[in-house]
Amino acid sequence: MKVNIFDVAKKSGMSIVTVSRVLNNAPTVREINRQKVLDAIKELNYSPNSAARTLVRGKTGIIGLTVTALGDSVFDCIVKTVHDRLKQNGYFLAISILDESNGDTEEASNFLFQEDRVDGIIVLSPVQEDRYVAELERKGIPFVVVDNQTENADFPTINVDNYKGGYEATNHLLELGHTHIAHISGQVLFLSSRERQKGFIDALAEEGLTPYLLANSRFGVRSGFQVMQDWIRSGQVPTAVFAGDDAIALGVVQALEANGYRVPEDVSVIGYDDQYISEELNPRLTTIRQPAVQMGEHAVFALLDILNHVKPSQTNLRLQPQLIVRESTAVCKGKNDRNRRD
Amino acid sequence: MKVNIFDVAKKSGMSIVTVSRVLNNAPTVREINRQKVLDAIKELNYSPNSAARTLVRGKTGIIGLTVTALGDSVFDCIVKTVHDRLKQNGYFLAISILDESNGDTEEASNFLFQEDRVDGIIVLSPVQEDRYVAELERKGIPFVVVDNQTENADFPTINVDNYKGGYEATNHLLELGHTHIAHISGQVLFLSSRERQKGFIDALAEEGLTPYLLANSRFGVRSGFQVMQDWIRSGQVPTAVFAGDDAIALGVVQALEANGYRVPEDVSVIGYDDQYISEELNPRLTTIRQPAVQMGEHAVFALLDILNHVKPSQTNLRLQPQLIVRESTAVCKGKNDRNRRD
DNA sequence: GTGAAAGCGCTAACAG
DNA sequence: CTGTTAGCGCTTTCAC
Repeated sequence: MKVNIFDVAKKSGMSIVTVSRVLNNAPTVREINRQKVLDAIKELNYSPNSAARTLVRGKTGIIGLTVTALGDSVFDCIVKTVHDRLKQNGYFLAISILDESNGDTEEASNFLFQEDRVDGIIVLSPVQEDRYVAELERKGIPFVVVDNQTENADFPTINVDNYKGGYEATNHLLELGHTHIAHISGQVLFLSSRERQKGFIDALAEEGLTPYLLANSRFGVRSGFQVMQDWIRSGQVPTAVFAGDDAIALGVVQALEANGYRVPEDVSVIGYDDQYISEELNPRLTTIRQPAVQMGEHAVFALLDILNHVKPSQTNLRLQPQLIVRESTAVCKGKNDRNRRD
Repeated sequence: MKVNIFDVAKKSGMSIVTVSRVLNNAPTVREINRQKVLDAIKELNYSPNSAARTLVRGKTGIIGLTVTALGDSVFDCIVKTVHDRLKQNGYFLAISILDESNGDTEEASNFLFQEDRVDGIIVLSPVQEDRYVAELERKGIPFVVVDNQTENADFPTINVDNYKGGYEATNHLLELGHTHIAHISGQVLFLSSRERQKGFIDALAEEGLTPYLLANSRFGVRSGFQVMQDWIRSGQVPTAVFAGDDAIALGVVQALEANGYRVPEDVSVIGYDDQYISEELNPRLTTIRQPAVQMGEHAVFALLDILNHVKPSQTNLRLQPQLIVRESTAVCKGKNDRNRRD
């Protein structure tokens, strides 16, 4: 691609300024000349150099989105939403993987951070949040963090009320008459895990109950399986389990079934996230759905607002999760004497 | 970020040229001066403007990767591999979602395509392949297509031998003594679906068998469930099923179990792709694994070779899939009389 | 070793 | 309506 605006100007007989005007849809170009330019552009197969444009305009038209994990339904949906909304607003989306591994080296390996390649960045659920926020602030790059780890963050964030999610999940179980309710949390390193757990405990407390069992584990099918397996072996089987995410829930279901328990007849299980697969599982998983579309939309709007200076660059949004009742939870039939460990 | 190379020059007492040299690690800078510049850079919190660099250097240092679907283990792994390999070679990765929806409008909405924002592009499993290839070629952007749809493509491609995969899957079933083998394919629109099916039929033919049942369906749990359900209702139950992908396989397993059949005791099921979840399912799914890491690596190497002109820009690589035997397939116990439909 | 000068391709004033 | 004149911030000859 060596053909530049000058070539087009020559070919069309116009000046480069006129070509530039046509390129930018300026209304002040005579239709005949406009056509001449357009023809030349097509003939020459010309397309403007974006680096030059960016340089002179001072903005890239690109919004960056950093991601840590792929293959997750929630993130997946957020990414797609962000992509669409950005497009509607004339921005392009560049996704980049945040490499959490090289915590030692101080230079962020991410190209979005490294230079001024974007007009703004949406940081999706980073683990080393502080580090990125600090870097972004130092470089003066406008950003929004989605699913952040810091309570009372002093930078713009979009979050889900995980406390509420944990509370609602537990409440659902409570309403079904369960009293022997266990919880398996994801890594407590994550604020979201701690909040869900807190919601769980508080919901129980409001009914004068305490957790039947409580395990601080990690996200994943294996973890759920392992914990449930251990509980069963130790003779402690709750009538209901609130799993920190759908993967844990799946593991719990499998451990239960492997030991002759039926879900939800014998034990109810509720997950968290509403992954695609959760609806396809057998039994279809009751779960707490994250408002992924909303998260994506608000992230985009918040960032664009910052870029356009229409709002204070300090928004901390907290969205509400939603209980999705499917087949893995049912009315409690078993031991209903409160908190007795039998 | 208004501080530029000029500010650094002034602050450090050097010329902008020297600053530039330091920036580019030129060896011809006196150590003392180098330090002065470095200090000024740090104090001013300066970082070079990438647009300006790109403009003058004629290259961006960015490789684009277009993706159509997220949330797929195979793609996920490819993306991660590409990211890492690129990084090792001094390139940054920008991922972008290919919007297949706007087939009517002729302008590709993808920012990677639209302007010269990347040095090269890796196109991952596009549906409207021809369209993108044409555009890329017209714009003169170096590219590689991974998992392409065209047979005998005249552009660089990295593929998996889907015929072989279908053949191996079927062969595995054959070796277990199955003769009543069914296949549920994904959309025949995809070359991969057709090739897997062809491998299936040929493997059968070599044993003098024909498909017990054959359904051209679509990828997804529901499809698999539906097809299997229909077969069961019509009284035609194969002893083994080769599913077009793991999702279909999961649906098949569910339909089977819902109707009192056990997997693999009564019916063997083999999937395709080896999604993360497949290993966590119950029964753990026997499947054909795509060599995702290899695909990613070869894609990067092929593209870098093109960029460095070390190889002809025409490579059509065909990688081999791998049979992963787990729990969902077993020796055939049932009807072993060849092809009799009972 | 270092700096002055000349662009990279484009857009934004300003004239005409 | 159109063209001339300046840069945007950086790298790259080419002198010194």
